[in-house]
Amino acid sequence: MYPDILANVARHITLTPDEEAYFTALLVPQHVPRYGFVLQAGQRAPYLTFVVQGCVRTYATDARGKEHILAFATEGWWCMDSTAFFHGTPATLSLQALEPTQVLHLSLEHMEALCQQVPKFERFFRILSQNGFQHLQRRIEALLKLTAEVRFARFQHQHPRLHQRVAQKHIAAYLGVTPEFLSMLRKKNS
Amino acid sequence: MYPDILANVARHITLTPDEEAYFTALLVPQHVPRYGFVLQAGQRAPYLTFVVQGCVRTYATDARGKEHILAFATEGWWCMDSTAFFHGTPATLSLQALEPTQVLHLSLEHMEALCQQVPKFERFFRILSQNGFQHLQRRIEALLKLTAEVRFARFQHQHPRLHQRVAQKHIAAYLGVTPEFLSMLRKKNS
DNA sequence: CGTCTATTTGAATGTACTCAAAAGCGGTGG
DNA sequence: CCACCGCTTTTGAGTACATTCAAATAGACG
Repeated sequence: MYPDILANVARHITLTPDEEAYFTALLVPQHVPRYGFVLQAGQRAPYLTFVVQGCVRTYATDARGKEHILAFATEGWWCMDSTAFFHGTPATLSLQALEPTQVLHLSLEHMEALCQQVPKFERFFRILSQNGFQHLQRRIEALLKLTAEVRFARFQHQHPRLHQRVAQKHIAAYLGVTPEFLSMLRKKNS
Repeated sequence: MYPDILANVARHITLTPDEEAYFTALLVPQHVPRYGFVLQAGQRAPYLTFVVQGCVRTYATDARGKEHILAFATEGWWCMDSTAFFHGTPATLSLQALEPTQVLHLSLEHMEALCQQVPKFERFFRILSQNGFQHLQRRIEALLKLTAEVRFARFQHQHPRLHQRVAQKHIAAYLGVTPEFLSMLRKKNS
């Protein structure tokens, strides 16, 4: 559990054993059963969450009750409702496990303490945020300029494993189309 | 020019006069005429750009030549093609001035040197990235779950001034609809 | 094996788009 | 300062893509 997150941190900064111990002591482990919630819209839970094992979807629910997936997070990825995290406001996004999932939570308070105590973490979270920013910028680019058909082809290509793990309706909700329409696209391109 | 960017930095970290001097010495000022380019798709130009005065649109062009705007940046905002910036690859996005615009560029090299020399900047860029991440996450949420009509209403509400400054067709390209359709929405809600 | 949910299929509908043309507006030069 | 030119916005008709709704089929899990 901790080795995974330490390896993730070690990709960008090098910690001493003491710093590693301090860091891991701040983390709150949680096991979430399949279809259980890491966070529900409306809750106030300022956590940044690391996925050790399993898969989490981050989604928004519209006025008519339809769900729209912003991102999937599998092993080694971080997820959050960033507005809820940084401002402590009630979440507008929900985070749900799609498989039995093991996560580690870091609260905003602990994150700030960590950056104070071990300034190297400023760098780590800077890089983490930058990568996240880049990821989201490309996602918006794709949503605006590509057709559903091309977005689906790319998704299959870029996340071949994920495609096996999550239901079609969730992929549709990620691509921004109805499950019926995705089904039709699949039929057409086969 | 420099006071603006220093004020922006001062929102999150406090610099000594020496540090301020070191920082501003790394910046490359550029004046861009109306409809001139800060960056064109295909170019390699790893700059993070601060808008001192004016307005910049960040957009992608699709296979059929249609332009889709990811973001507007006015006074006090930063903009970039994050993938081009962090990896030094050719840009897939273009940044164009919509008014006579004054910008300050910071190269990736200089940004890294800055973080080495003045570690406080790790913190600054962490917060900058976090805010950017949050901004994009909410934008994706809106694109996926709101109708064009609601997105337009929100845009007017959240950016009342921008609405005066940029052409309707650019707002349409930001909302993800055609100018004709936006025109129809405006007529309907008046 | 049975139940419950996900996926596929099809028909009817509607939203947003394309294309074309008119009207409006702003910037520029005479 | 006014008139013209070009670009933007509006308007309308026809169209296409994606949706909704309903039902059948397939698949997963207990």
